[in-house]
Amino acid sequence: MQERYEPAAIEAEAQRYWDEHRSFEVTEDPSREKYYCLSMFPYPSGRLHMGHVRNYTIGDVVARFMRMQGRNVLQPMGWDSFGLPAENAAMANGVPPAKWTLDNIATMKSQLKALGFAIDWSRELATCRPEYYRWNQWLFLRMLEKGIAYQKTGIVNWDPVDKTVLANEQVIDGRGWRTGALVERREIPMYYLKITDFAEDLLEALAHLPGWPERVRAMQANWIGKSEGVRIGFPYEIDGVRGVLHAFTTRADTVMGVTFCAVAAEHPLATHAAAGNAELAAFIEECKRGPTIEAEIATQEKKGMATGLSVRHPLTGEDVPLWVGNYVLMSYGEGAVMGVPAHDERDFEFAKKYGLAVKPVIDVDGRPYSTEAWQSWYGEHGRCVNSGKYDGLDFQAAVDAVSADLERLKLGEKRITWRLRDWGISRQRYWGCPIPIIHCEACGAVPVPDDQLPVVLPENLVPDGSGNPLLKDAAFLACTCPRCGRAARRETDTMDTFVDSSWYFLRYACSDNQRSAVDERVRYWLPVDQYIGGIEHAILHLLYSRFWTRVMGELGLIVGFKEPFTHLFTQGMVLNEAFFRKTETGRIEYFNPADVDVSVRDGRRVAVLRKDGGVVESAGVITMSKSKNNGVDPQVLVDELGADTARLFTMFAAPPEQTLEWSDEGVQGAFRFIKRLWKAVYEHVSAGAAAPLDKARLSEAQRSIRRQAHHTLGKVTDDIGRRRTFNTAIAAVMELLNALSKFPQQTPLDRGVMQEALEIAVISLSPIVPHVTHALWRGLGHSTALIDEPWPSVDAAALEQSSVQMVVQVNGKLRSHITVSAGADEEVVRKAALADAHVQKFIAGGTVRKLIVVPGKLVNVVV
RNA sequence: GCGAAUGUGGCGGAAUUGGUAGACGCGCCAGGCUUAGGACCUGGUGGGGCAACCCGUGCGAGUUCGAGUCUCGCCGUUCGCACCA
Repeated sequence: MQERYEPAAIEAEAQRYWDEHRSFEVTEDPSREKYYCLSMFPYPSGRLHMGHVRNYTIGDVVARFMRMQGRNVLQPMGWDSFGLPAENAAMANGVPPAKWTLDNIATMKSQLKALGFAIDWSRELATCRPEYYRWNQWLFLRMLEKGIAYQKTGIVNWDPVDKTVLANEQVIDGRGWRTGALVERREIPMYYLKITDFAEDLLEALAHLPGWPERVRAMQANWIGKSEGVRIGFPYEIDGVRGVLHAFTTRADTVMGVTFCAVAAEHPLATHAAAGNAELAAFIEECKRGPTIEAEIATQEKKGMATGLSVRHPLTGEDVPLWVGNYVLMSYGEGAVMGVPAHDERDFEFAKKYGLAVKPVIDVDGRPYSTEAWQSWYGEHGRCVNSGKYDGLDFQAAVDAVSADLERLKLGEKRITWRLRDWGISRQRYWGCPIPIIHCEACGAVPVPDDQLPVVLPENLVPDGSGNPLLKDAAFLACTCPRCGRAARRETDTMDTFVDSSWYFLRYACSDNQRSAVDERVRYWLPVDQYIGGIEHAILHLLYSRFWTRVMGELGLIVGFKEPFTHLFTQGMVLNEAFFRKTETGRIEYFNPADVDVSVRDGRRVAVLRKDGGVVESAGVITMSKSKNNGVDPQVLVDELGADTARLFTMFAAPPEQTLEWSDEGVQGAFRFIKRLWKAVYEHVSAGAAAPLDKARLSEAQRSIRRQAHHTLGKVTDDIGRRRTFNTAIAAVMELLNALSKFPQQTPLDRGVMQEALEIAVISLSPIVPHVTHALWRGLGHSTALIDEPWPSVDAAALEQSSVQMVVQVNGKLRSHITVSAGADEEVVRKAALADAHVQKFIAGGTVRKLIVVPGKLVNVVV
């Protein structure tokens, strides 16, 4: 074993060993228990970023740990390689998205390999390859047959200058990002998937996912948004036409407090009213130019306009004025709300602004209601007042009575409404999976027959920002109708990239199968035992994957499971300080932290750009991103200090589900620790082979070290295996190493204890820093490869202690410590505590009223 | 706006089931060593106080023998909001 720790050589050697022995290629083996450990596949954006390093290191630690626990571990990797950034890069560089994407994959794959992840590369897939996306198309056609996929119109952001559909992120302050033109809402035909048919099951099953974080389950439940309420009909007669305006409410008990109704700008009644009302038509146009993003709709100023029409209250028969409101969503409920200003904060605000009546009809514990200003309790449940026959009823009784009356009048009924909407998958983009449809003038939209799949996306086009380039590709467009054989036009919309990522985890089980989407190997590997990815995917990707898995079950393609991911781990974001300067034009320019020196002058932190010596301002510690130029290139770190240091720091600096702050000093600390471990092993083995450990002859000091070593092993096993708190596992090994550095090496028995303790330290850290531990294991005299070693078990005998220290409190405050024998009964502990001189001092002058003993831990004397 | 998290020394964080607040690391201070290294080693380091002790986990209340942990109210930060992935 050499004296110096040289990460480059050590890591190359370990990786060569794993490659030569194909250590991580796995096959189905029914005699062994499988473990499918999956990290969310990356979008090939160019180079790896720290978020990837963190994500894949977490997965790798779990995979290696489970492998040492004896499981048949599958850890695959692939590329989520369709999407908008490739089109943007194509426009910027004049390179086709395909070339840009494949180049990025090559770069990032070599970076992943340099980090030493235990990946089975033989199963690699990329969603932009026809071998993958042909099965998207095939599955889409099956859903079309089943009625799960269907066509209807949907609203998109339309840039009138570029004549193109924009993604939400391409709309900045209501304008197109390239043209600056005011974006319009436009309704176009699209394909949807009926995820709402699965809403009940998707919601109910959340209760049976104990391996998922509570917060993700809560977010999904709220997203699905089941509300039980009443659909209320407000009859009207407008221009001689009779009809009923339906509004959904969860507060039917407040129906007697209705003072207006409001509909969305797209509602048919709004359109009708606008026909003879130019001012209203202009307002509706304004609403339609407004934001499409729910967060912006909810935060914008609430605006409305009276239609001049009114509807009739179903129970009182009174006229209720009808308004158009910019806060009413067409996509939720009926696109209309009944306005009860007295008991709904948004309605209150709206009524105050437009001088509508506020009519309190709920009494909450007799508290006085004032229409002056909104109080948070106005929205609480209570008893009906000022409500005629419903007076005195509580919430549930009132809802029951109102809905029964409405039902009798055929003007309403109890109803369940979901917030979840069907999933629109059509995208007017080039770089995605073509939707396999052919448009025939005679036959309409005709599915592409299975034997014509895949519909291959041409890979040589370069988008220019104005519309989908497929629309100009004659070779792609031209086709014949499968039904009538006449010339027809190919669909140019592609699929949402969330389709690609909704089932890739199934495909890893059989990515080499060119004849079917999935096969029997899925039964062995699925469901995924541990899924790891960013918290930002908590809702959409994870919900779509749960939906897709159910659909594939209904199609009879997979059996035995409905939930794709048994355990879910959501890792936090990686943050770093960002530095900027305002240019003379007021533009903000960001500088990479690697080019900035921070020092302390006169007690104040000063950041200076190295290039020009000028001061830059700090924007604080924020998420690493391209736009803030505060990313750290993992490759630089790997080249300078090695993959193990990169892995150790990202696992040590924060608990994995929380945000991680980058720190160059912290990285040095991680590197220093690996060097200390190396040195400890080097010094130990330099003195020759250690004698076998004779456990019967250990001194108290030796027993104590051995106890700590086994205690550490137990803690690491629990921290990695159950708690997934890798930071505390590492801290425990650091403590062990600190103790070992103070442990004298005088007798052969000392060296035996040391050998065992160092082996525990090396094995414990091996899932986290696999390269250096691979070398150290050899250094400690083993001819085996550490990756093939079983995870050791704790020697219970080593943990035994003859006496324990207990804390003594007086009135809850720490006053003293006592040492008692390990199994001492309560009476002995009481006496020892009361006899303690320090305790005596604090109980003098009072009487002991109570004495609480927590065995093995603490005594509290209450005076 | 709605939903979900989160808040502890100079900094990242620990305290797993209501039981010693600050493990471990960074930084800083003091000393040592020197083959001057990306050094390394030893000791110290929440605040106040000479001390005995006192104070201390975003703010304000509460439950309890005992609260960083539980309950209620407020404030700040972060993530998501359906076409970024």
